[in-house]
Amino acid sequence: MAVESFTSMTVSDVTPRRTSKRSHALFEALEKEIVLGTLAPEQALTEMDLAQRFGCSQGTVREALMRLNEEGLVHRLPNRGTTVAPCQADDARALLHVRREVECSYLDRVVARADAVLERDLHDRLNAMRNAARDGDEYRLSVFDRAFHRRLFEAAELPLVAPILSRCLIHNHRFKILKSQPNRELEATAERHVPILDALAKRDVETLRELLSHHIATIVDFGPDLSDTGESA
Amino acid sequence: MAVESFTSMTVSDVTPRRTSKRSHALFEALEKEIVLGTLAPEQALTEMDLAQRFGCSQGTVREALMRLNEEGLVHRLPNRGTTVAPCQADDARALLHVRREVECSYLDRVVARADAVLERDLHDRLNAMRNAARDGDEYRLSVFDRAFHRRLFEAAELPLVAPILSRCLIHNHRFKILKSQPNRELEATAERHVPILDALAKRDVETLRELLSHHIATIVDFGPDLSDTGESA
DNA sequence: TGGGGTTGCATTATCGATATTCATGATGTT
DNA sequence: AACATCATGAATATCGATAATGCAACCCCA
Repeated sequence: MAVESFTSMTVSDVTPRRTSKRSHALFEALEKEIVLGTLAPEQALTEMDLAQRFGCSQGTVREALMRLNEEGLVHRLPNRGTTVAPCQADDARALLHVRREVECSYLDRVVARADAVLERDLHDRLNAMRNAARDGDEYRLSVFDRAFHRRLFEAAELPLVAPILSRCLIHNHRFKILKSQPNRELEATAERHVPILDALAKRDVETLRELLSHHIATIVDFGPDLSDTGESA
Repeated sequence: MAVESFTSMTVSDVTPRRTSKRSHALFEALEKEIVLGTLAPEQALTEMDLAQRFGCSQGTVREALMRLNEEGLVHRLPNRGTTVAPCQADDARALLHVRREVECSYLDRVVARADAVLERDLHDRLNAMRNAARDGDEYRLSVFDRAFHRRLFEAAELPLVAPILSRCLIHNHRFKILKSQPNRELEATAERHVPILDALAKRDVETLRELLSHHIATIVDFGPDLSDTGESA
């Protein structure tokens, strides 16, 4: 997905397909439906229904559901079925707080390890965001937005922390899409990443930290503010 | 597992068995071997080998491996096998930092929702820790230690954040057990939780926060200190 | 000798069928 | 009427076999 990714980068290119195509496709489809609210919070899902709907076997559905469970998008109870996860403001605010802590605390490591490959990958994702914005596809924009931030943090080389960031990202976006008005400023959302890339190019840790912290704090409007740690919802 | 749990609480009682017995037993067995280092970091695991070793089918092994992957204890590559996760000091330090942030930031919520059931559950876990300590079983002690902290955070009612804490806890303990000398002060480790229970009984948020922060900061000795956010390893 | 296609092997991914589990509601007892 | 017990049905959990995948060694030919 290297050189030509400017025009051809797809969602599947950027969501690592840990498992082969069928269950992975299902995973992506369900992830999208949950984030967009097509599948409402608390809705019950049964493996057999999904198997019929997607034309695959129950075990394949199970694998997709287990990966959604891993991301916290569904909740599985033994022998009792799977339900779409709730989407509470308290949780979303706390996850945003964790996200800011994680993304901003290790930028010295990121900058120390930054190279041309990282910058190229981030540019690719930025362009993918621009394309999605041009097409008016808010969901696809969010996919590449997450990919951008994941790729940036990847440079910190903290593989055991990265999945925590992934979790925060997906739930941030889910909350934003589910609870806000449709975003009418998609292009602006994409361009918001440009200063981050600039600061990275200059290897300026402090500016990068400030930009990212602000970037994250202004993603969702929770009404009051999010400098406190949880209450007041 | 209520009243009589003082004497009879088992590991399975406290690790929620999301899936029925077989894959869950496998999950617990492998988790133990990885945390104890019986299965060394980077070691390759194949589904068929494990299936033979545990006398179950490949699909059952797969489910256990997916849950271990969820915890970050193994790394799965499509069609290429599963390896035991590495155990780097940088990661461990970062996870400890996240853990402190998560556990200490929402204690107002915990205290606001604390009740007799919570206190009883925590006492049960403390006693289970004492029993494990008396038996000289460091691993079992760590299992109930994690259960204690998970149960405490559960009271904050942030279900989407709780899995992040779980992840931090397991890796904290893995690093501690894998990289330190065997703990010769098991009883003391269990008793370290008593002041936390006391502060909770008094509904004293501030003391609780200080105790927990110190408790967490002194779990593992990283040599330098951990008030910084990542570098200097 | 060295490059490029091909085959073989180890492993995971998927399937279809069967076993197990758990909540629920019916049934009978006091 | 309250309660325990037992059938029932819907769902997941497990199994054994087969398909698909990807790597590496091999072979063939210039």
